[in-house]
Amino acid sequence: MDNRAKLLEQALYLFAQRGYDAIGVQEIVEQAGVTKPTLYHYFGSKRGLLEVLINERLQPLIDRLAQATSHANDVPASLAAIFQLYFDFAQAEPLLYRMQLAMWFSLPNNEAFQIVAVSSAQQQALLESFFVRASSFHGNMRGRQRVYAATLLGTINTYIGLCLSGAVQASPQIIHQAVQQFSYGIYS
Amino acid sequence: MDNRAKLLEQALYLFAQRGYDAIGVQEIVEQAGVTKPTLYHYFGSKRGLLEVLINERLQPLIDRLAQATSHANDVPASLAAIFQLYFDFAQAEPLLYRMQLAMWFSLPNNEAFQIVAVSSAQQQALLESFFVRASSFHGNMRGRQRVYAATLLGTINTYIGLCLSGAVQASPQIIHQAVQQFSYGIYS
DNA sequence: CTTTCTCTATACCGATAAGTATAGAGAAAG
DNA sequence: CTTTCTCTATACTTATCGGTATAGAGAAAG
Repeated sequence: MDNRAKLLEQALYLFAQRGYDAIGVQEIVEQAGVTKPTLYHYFGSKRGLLEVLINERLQPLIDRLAQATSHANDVPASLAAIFQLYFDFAQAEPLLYRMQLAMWFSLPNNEAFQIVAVSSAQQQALLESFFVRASSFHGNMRGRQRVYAATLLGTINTYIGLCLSGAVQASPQIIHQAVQQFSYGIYS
Repeated sequence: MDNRAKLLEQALYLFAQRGYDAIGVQEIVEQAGVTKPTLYHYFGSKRGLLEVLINERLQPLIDRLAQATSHANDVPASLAAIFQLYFDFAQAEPLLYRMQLAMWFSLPNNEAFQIVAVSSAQQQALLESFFVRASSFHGNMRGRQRVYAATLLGTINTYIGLCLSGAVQASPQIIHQAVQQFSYGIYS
């Protein structure tokens, strides 16, 4: 593994454990076994390091979400696919998902928030466009895309948080329950 | 307003805006128009300041929650009361609620997390005891207190986040929808 | 008038923050 | 053999971090 990859790996581990603000550049390079100029050579700044981390590693989630939200002829099936996709990703990349979640809940004037806000906005936009499409099949959904997208992500994150904390095991039953719980707020 | 109150007010504003780690003691005392020894006289440390902020201002929420969860003969009514209580509190103290929420989603090794974890654990415990009581009326709930408490808080925070961001107005309809959505996952 | 106690300011502490100037090592290209 | 380019280390910068030693101001108590 080259130094660039080592830096990304250690940064993710440390950010996910103690938070972006609480981690110094010095600590990252020490854990990675390199020195500061190496980090600044590859990433330019601490912020640049986080940007690369987010953009590179979160891209697969965005891509799969774009695919799952591209059609809305069968809304329940698409919803199930979306939940499944998030669960899979969170299980494959627990550190990344925890970190991104923590940053998303940090405050708007926080540097880390602004960086994850980009990819969060992409997810939000994809979900909203899905609900816009869905409303051509379910007229009563019209105009509620934003609220639906937000509560969908909220429900997903509630259940993923439950799984990441070990309170429950991710299982088809849990995913089904999450889908059902979200759906209840929709078809009404 | 005395210096102690000024410090608490400014600390809350700054913490809620940019996060605990990102705010230095210097900035707090400057905004409050005092100097560092004053802060250290009243609170002993930056951590102590946050502890007072959390313990003093979040106590009303805990108290009302303790009352609302004390009996479970009418589960739907209690749930509605709990949602209402959280919405009221978040509307009365939006900065405090945002800050506490951000800290709760920060990571376990973070100092701010450890401080809010105390009151979060109290809320969790009260909700769990409520569901234990409720399971004497609804047998199929037995053993699921932890998951119920977590998803209840998750649902509440999803909707409160929606209101705090201005995406929707807090209204009896929204609260009713939140209660219904959560309830769906329960009586099954 | 003196003592005592609470509160606050000036000026400082060592540690660490992010970031950089300079130089050298090593491989690739001519 | 020399030049060039990529990468990395030593050593440094300035600014800020949380926290404090000391002293003084002002009110209360005797």
